[in-house]
Amino acid sequence: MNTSNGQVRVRFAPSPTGFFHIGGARTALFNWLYARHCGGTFVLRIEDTDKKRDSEEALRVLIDGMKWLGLDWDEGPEVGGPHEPYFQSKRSEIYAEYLQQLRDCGRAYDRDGAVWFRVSGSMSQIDDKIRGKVQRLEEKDFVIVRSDGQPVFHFVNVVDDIAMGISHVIRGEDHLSNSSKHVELFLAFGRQPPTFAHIPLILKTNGPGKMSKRDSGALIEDYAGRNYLPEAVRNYLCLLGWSPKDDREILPIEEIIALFDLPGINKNNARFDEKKLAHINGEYLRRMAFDDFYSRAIPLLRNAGLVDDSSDGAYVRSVLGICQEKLRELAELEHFCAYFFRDDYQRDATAEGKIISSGNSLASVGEFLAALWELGDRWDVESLEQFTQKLAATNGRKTGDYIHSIRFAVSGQSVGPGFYAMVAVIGKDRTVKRLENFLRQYSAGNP
RNA sequence: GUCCCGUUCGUCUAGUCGGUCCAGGACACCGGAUUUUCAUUCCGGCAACAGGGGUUCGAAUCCCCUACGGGACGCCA
Repeated sequence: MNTSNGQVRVRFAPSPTGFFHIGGARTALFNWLYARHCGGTFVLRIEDTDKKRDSEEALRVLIDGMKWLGLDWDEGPEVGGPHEPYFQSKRSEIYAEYLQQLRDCGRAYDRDGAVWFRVSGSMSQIDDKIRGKVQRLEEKDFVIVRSDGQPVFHFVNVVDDIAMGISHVIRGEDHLSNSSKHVELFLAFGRQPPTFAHIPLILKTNGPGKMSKRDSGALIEDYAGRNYLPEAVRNYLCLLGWSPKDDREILPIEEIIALFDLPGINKNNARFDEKKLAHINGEYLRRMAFDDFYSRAIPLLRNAGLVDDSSDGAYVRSVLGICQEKLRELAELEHFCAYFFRDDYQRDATAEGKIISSGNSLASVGEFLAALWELGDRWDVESLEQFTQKLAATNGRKTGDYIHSIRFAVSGQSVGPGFYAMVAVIGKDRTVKRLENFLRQYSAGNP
């Protein structure tokens, strides 16, 4: 069934539409994984036969998305290859040649200004690596060249797969019904069809139908824009329709490549779950080496105007050091740590309500502040912890009484990095100033 | 409507030859723990073999039917 030399050659053949859909990305990913697993060749071919909607920018989105996900191609745009060009819009002569072949053997004819393909009338057998044997009868002749001279998808797709020596066609299940057309074409050209593998579709999180570009989370470029980690998105995509068959979910791409195979792919469609993606992103964030986290975080902090060239590098590093383990998305970082860098940070209204209604926040902040002299010059996690526990014991309070009030007084939040680490990093002067501010602002008569 | 594909917790899935599955893991949700909070960490809980017929000593696993879901039926790709 494969090509003569037994080499695995797969392709991703997107149409540049202006966005990189998550379903297409998953198809590209599975092709890439299979090629890498087999030591085969991954071809990127641009199916830009629909002149109305193709453009440079649209191609850019696609290529950037592929690169962002780390899906490198062996042949195609930018890298070239032995079957150039890799744009269907530039392959007209090849299509003309193949069309002539069909005319010569009486399988192509003209009607209404278009060129039609004459079906055989016999049942097509599709031997699918994921679905097994599928039979389908293609009943009606179909157009292969439009009356404006533009060749149609089914035709160019098959011609290019032949011309480029594609051995395995891995694509979405929405193409399964088209496969009978394609098989007819391969046979009409006197070729064995390639091995097919139709992968399940990605459905909307809720409601009927497959993911569409309007659904939240549907576009790869959005994840890049939101600073998701590409490794995390890629890992999640691998899990939609495939699994390593043990209880692992997060695994390095090398391992996925080693384990990936066509028969291991599920048959049924999968619903997209943005929460699980976010969870996996958080896992990746936490497992990252600190230096990697740091270099990803810095541009965001600069953009937000929280740090600049005059910032204290050691301070920035300690802030990021205590924030890394708490984040799910890098996009949260600005809000998560703004109060480390500026004094006019926002106060969370819900947190404020809780603190004020607890009734003891003024007293506990006051006690804390009044006893701080005991610490002397010591301002580290351990000292702060011992100090707070001792203070709680002395005053018959729970340490939580101090922690909640002081966290809010110092950060305006009810959540954040570990409490003692946070206070330690913020520093004594700043902490004292903020606690005094808090007392002034919230003391009786001025709530 | 016709044809094709599918159906395990709310969701993603494990479940190679039918028995060790009164069905395992993860997300989400709920509840605890760390005399220290939280979006981290750790423990625990909830929750599924679509339904009906077969085959078999025995079926989530095989067969049939029904239901439901998805897809394709374009001079879109």
